[in-house]
Amino acid sequence: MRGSRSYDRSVSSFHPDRDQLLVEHVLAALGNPVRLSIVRELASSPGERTCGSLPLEVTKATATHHWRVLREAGITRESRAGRAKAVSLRRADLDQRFPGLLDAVLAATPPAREP
Amino acid sequence: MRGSRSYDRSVSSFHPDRDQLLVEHVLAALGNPVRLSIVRELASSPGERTCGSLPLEVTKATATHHWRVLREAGITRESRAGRAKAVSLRRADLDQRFPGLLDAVLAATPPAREP
DNA sequence: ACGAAGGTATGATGTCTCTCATACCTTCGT
DNA sequence: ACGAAGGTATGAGAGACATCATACCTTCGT
Repeated sequence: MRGSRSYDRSVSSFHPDRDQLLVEHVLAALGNPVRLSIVRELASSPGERTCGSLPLEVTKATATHHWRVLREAGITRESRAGRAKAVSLRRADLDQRFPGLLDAVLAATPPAREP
Repeated sequence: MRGSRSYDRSVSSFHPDRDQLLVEHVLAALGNPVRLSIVRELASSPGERTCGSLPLEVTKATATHHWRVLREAGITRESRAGRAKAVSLRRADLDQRFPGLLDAVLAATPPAREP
């Protein structure tokens, strides 16, 4: 009857295993301003976020592309929540696999303005 | 006579100031296997290295391209040493600007092989 | 002054990335 | 069953990137 499992009916989208993450892929995925801003946003509030709640300056289709890159690099996890998609940072996996990396990236400040 | 200054006659190649480094550029530059291997190699031995002493599986022209990307992202510093080029990691600059980032990247291990 | 060593510049080529518009699919509410 | 909301798929275009071959430039040694 299809109401027995109310949630997360396996989106059939690929998520790499924690132990298979490649630092090159993670770095390349983070090395893009749009994706970095998504990651910062996810990090700023705990738990899941629906994709629609993330401020984005690109179209829906482009956003889908960036979410995919983050997911396939192992940086985010996606699941379905009703008709929305929920995204969350794979913080524990990243911290275990690449200790300090995410924290260092999140701590990075913009360049100093010269007076 | 041209022998008065024996060294480093300013290669006229651009090096960004420490305070102007952008984490996006650094991450993107590190997010490439060839460049990451260069950085690992530089980190493994202190001080400068001549470019020729770095093991590379690409042609000279391609190597020049990668050195440039690393330099322009602020990851390496280049100077001339005779007819060779010396490259070094800007470790102090990176550590000050993005504390922990380089260490985390260098500490990253390859993915586990599943048995 | 010559030649070799070590890099750089240029241009070509193929691939990947980012972006969008459009059309579609799913799920929820009614 | 319908329509709206929220994403995805596909295809196209512009630009960036990685790679190479070739030709060139500098510096050192002789």
